[in-house]
Amino acid sequence: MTPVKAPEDTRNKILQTAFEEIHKNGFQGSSINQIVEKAGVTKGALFHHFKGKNELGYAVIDEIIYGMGKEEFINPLKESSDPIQDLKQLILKKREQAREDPSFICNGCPLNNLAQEMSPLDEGFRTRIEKVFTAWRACYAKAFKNGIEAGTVDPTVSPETVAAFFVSAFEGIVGTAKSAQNLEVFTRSVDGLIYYLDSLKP
Amino acid sequence: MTPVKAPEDTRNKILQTAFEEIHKNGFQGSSINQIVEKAGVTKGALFHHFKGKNELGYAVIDEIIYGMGKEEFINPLKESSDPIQDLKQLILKKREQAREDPSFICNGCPLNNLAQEMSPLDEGFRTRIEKVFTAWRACYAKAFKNGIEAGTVDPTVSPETVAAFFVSAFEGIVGTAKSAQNLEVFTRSVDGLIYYLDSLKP
DNA sequence: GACAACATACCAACTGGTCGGTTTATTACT
DNA sequence: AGTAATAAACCGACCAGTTGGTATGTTGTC
Repeated sequence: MTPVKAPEDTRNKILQTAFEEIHKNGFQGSSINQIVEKAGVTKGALFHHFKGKNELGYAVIDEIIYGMGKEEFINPLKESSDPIQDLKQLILKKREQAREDPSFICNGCPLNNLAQEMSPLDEGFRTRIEKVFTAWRACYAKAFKNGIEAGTVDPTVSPETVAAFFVSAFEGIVGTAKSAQNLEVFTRSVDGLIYYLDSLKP
Repeated sequence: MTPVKAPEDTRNKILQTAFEEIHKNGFQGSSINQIVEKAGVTKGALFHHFKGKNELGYAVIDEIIYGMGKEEFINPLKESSDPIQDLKQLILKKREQAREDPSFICNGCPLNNLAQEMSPLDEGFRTRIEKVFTAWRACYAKAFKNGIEAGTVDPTVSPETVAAFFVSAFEGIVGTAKSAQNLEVFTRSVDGLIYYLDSLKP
């Protein structure tokens, strides 16, 4: 009983395909023609749902990447009062996922990819991306603050500084896997990150 | 007394302009047409000196970025036996440079930019870039090994792990400045990196 | 029938790259 | 030293293909 015209469905198909293409080739390296072909839709459909290539990119951030980041990296630390333990668990899980399917991580972090490519070139991208990063850091800073109060974190550390450093370092580590196109140095760097987290204990 | 035809000069002008354009717009985002225009040469000259766009990119890595990285990040740590002190000095100097001229750092690390964009797409880029990263990590690992022997570094740390983590974290931090297009979080993250370095003392 | 949801043909602008030709520098020979 | 031959350096028009984007038409749904 699926109707021939399913606008929401078409839109989602375009969005998802655009996300995958952008994750693989970057935004500038992805072409509208290829996206519509892979999505199995026509250019008319795409430009009916999105004003242009930039707007499509914006929608990919707002409607896919934002939720992804929240679900995988922010929510797990929400209301944490032992961020050292919870972050260790999180990144070890990520490393395990990377082992099972290296292809995803070897294309880099979708958010940071776009950040590095587009932030200096387009303000629309920059603000949308920075919104995610800011929420990310704020969540971790809160967790470390809670940790200090709960006695799970060395009280002399600055929650904001640790949060900023952790996010930067984590994105750098993921970038390492992409750069090398294998998990060797990535795995090593994760070890270093865990060592760092442990150094924050009281 | 400058000869009309100065091949070495022309080549360098193209190379330097290509470096700047790539640093600003990425490799795929830079166009041959714009490069020749900005360099004040013709397309014939460019394709006389370089086989194609990729070869030009390779030359930018081999002849500009490689030396840059060596001079600014590898040589200062060569034969260091107190890497904690020397690395702190190095990154504080970099932060000072960034304050004086934010525009350069806000375009990201030229090496890592190319790594993130091109490593998954082209093996020629990947190997050339990875060569620099490998040399970089090896130098720092050696310095930490020396530091352990000299008693300036906690002997329980793994030199290779620390080196890998430091390089990843540093590139992540530089990426933060590019992503945010300002130095606020960058500065914070550098604080975190320094705190981390101090935690490696005996 | 009205309007959203598509489809298709098409466009100017630009992409990396080529090619025939000209200019300059270097070499070889007298 | 003078000059002819050769090679390197450079020029700019041109190419086929692709880019993001549009205009117009058709189809389906309420």
